[in-house]
Amino acid sequence: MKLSQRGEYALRALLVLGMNHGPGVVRIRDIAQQQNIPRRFLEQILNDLKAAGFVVSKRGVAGGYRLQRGPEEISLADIIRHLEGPLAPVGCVSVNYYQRCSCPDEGKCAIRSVMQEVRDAIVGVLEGVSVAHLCDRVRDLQGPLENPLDYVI
Amino acid sequence: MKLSQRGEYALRALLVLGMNHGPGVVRIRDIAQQQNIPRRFLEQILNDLKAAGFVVSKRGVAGGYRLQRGPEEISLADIIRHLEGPLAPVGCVSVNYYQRCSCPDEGKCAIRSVMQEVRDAIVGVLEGVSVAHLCDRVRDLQGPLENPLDYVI
DNA sequence: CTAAACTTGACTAAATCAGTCGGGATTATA
DNA sequence: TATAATCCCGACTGATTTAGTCAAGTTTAG
Repeated sequence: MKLSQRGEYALRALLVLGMNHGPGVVRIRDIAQQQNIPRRFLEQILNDLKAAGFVVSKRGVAGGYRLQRGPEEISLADIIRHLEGPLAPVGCVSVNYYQRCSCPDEGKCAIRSVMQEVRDAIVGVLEGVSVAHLCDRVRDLQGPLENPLDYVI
Repeated sequence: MKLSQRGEYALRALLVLGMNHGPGVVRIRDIAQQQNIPRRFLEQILNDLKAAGFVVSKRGVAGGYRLQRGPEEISLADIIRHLEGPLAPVGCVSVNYYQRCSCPDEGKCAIRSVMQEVRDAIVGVLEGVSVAHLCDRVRDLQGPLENPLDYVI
């Protein structure tokens, strides 16, 4: 699994939305500014996340984005799978994006058996972390000293 | 970490060389045929592996390739790092290919802390498997029934 | 001498990546 | 109801990577 710039931006945006989860919405512009993401690019990314059902939007003047489900319900594995495709290093060990490879017998492929382990290791971490967990980590890492910036409208 | 076609071919080629490790050399053509890899492409790959010190070559009529070091001494992590670059999903958690990212404080970045764990999980598997281990797996998986094809000259 | 092998470097077509851009649709609010 | 802020949509671009191909050269066993 390799995280593209686009994927990293998406995670950062979802983190902001997680931190501000509530009835209100957050503007693209605010996310972009706070996270230092090109605004037009972020538009595109959020649009994609919306189509995938991770977020919902509100149009018009006081518009913006909000998480569709609760932050505990969204795992990083889900997000990254949607953004980047397979978590597995090779298609032939991917559960969600399986693709046969050219070796004669997958069951007897030694390389595949190692890649299987790599996949399981990656998925093990990523399935276990939700956006809510990510928010917890932010609070843990930043400590109680920070003044919480308010992006909510 | 994502394994490209090129990377997979390289691993397969090194596996063949591991299985046939000894004083002799193996021809490109034989590796290509056995593993179903385009010959010209494999030439390029082996050349790269040679420049990186994984294999040595012998030119001329009875020429071919051989592992430079013993198969126990070559970890998949080493190989893949050379072929694909960083094992880590993002540059800012890579030990060997570190690259600063755009977030204000890496020490307080929650996403980074998760990616750190992913990296450690990947590296944990890949550092622990050598070409020799891979050969063991081949023997375990294929069982004692297979007749060992002889690619050695 | 010669044919079989590796060597080197250039070349290509297709895909992906990281954005940018223009203009359209919606809506709170004055 | 006008307007400005906001999201929406699709096209476009330039750079890079990927997966090879190809031609011509060098080396060496027999």
